[in-house]
Amino acid sequence: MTASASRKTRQKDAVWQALHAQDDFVSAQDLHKVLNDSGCRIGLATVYRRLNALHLSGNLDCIEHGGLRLYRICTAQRHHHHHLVCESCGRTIEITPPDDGWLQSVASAHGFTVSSHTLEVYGLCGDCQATQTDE
Amino acid sequence: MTASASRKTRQKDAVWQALHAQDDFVSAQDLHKVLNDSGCRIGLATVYRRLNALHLSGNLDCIEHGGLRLYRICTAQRHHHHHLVCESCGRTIEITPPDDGWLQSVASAHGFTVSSHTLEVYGLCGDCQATQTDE
DNA sequence: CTGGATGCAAACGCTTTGCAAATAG
DNA sequence: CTATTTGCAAAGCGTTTGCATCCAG
Repeated sequence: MTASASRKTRQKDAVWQALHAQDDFVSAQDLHKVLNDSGCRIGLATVYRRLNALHLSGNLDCIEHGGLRLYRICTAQRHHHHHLVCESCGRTIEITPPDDGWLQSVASAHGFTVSSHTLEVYGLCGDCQATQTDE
Repeated sequence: MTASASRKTRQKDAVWQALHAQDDFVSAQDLHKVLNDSGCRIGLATVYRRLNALHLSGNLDCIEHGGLRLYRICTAQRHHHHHLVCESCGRTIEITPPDDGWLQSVASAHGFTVSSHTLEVYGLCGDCQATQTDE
């Protein structure tokens, strides 16, 4: 077993690059469009495969919203960060809870081990609060 | 405009009843199965329509996980509760964060208003930790 | 009666998968 | 050369929708 090599391909690189160019969560389809727009020929399925792989290997954060999956490079390998999502414009801001401790306590109180957790806060950002006047 | 009446039907009642009988989040399909099992003939589409309506009218909480939508009667108009979800057996336990305050602070620090938030904690429950021995 | 509600099945949108062709090592 | 990766298109999944029928008021 010669350690089934993970081959380095133009597409893998492209996906990784494109992810870095994003500063918000993107869907697979978004990323696929971005890639093709920038002249990189790549199949949608490949984008999905890459995104899944990267998520599994812990390099991508993933949130689900509105029935679709959004990915983002996991900048914080060491610290969970969560998000403040504007329900109107979709803007996302990373937030850090001051206290992860209670979570562990509560979990173990129920005999649970914690492998991951997600916290998504929905609301309106400043701009959209202003725009809320027109319904 | 004679206030387009919302008719009271056997199915509407059934869905509402069934929701009350659940003590965990359920998917539309789950609920549909439960209903048909209990002898109530109802279409899947109707369950979906009812669930959406109830969610819109603010009577149902909704979380998304694994690409599907789970609903639960919104018992806590007054207090958010979150969940401890076992990744193996799917068991769900309600947990209550000791401190919702920081959330509001962080949000307003970014100019956000908070309309809702979800916190889901994934891990393994005691039973499943024991069963983890077989891979 | 009348129009909202239902049931069915087809349509949908996002994601995954089968398989043959392409290509990295 | 060989096996991983890709691309395409078809399949899969949960959900929504069109339309004829049904039934509450």
